[in-house]
Amino acid sequence: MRDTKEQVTAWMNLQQVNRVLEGLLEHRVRAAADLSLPEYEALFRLNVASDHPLQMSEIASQLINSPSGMTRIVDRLEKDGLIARETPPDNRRVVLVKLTPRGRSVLGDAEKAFRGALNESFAAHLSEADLTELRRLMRKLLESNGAWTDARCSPGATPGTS
Amino acid sequence: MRDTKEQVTAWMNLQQVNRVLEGLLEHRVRAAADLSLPEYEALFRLNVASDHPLQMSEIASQLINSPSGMTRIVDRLEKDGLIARETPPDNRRVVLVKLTPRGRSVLGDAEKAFRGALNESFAAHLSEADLTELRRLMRKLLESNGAWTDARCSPGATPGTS
DNA sequence: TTACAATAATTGCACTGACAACTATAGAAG
DNA sequence: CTTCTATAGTTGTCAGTGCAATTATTGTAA
Repeated sequence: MRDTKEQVTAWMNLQQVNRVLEGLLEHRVRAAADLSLPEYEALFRLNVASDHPLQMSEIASQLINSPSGMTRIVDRLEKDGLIARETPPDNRRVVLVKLTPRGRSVLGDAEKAFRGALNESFAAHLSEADLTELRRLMRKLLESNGAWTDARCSPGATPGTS
Repeated sequence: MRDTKEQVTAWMNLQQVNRVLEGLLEHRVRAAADLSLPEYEALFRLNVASDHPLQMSEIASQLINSPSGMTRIVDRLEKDGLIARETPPDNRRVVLVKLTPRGRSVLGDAEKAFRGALNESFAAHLSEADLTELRRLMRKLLESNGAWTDARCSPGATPGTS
């Protein structure tokens, strides 16, 4: 086994970066649109999918989220009128989720805040090369742990993306 | 604002790496020593501190954990007999926490599992240069977001470190 | 057709994590 | 000495997360 100490500090640093950034991003998104980060991400995913609504399980898998967690997030978003559930007649087991107009609008605000915060935390301090390098390393780690899925992050057309 | 898309995918990848590795590590530590990752990390911190016991708040700050969460983790560890609480007479506000012999032994098992899993996930697929680069990037991100603290990860002498 | 397996989502339970309110102790000001 | 403030930890509450068990629906096989 290779020397472990460097790996441990690398892991701790990665974990810490994740937490700190999560905190920053959540704070900004909450302030701008009163959404938690998972809620924002769920809406984001629905928007990326553009027209066609998504099944619960599809959203969950894109967020690496358990189906149970998805249910509860969608509950809350539905209660707030940002998304709508609907079960298709041809397969009454599934639940299709789609953005409401209000959801789309709220997502627009959230997205501006999110991207602004991400830009301040990331790009403002990492060079272009750093960013590329970061993505390469993350991809390598995902691939070697059998978790690589191409991360789609732009829809057909996102209203607030500008 | 710089182009945002690359940043978003970098962020998503980082988040995913964090989750995937957390899952792997937790699973292994749970199997080897029936500890959750936060529980393991708390024990680990106590061990790093060697002799002198730590205050609740000290452990919490090292784990970027809220004091309330710390209380509950320590509750559980105490119930299982892995740590002991003790309040010093000279300042009866604080609670000092220290490993019990049993805690030290369980930590030994957990640490072997943890380091093994980390090695498989990390070093087995990243070159030495990659690892260095990873740490550099993480450190840069932490510094630029005002969260850099040198991550101590070895005690005076760790029993199970071999 | 009836019984059995597979799929999709939900619910219950336990743990973590953060924030606010609360208790107890200690230190400082009057 | 008393009062006020600061510190350390605990408790309550709520959101997120995962696992196991459950419900509803669909598909398959006897």
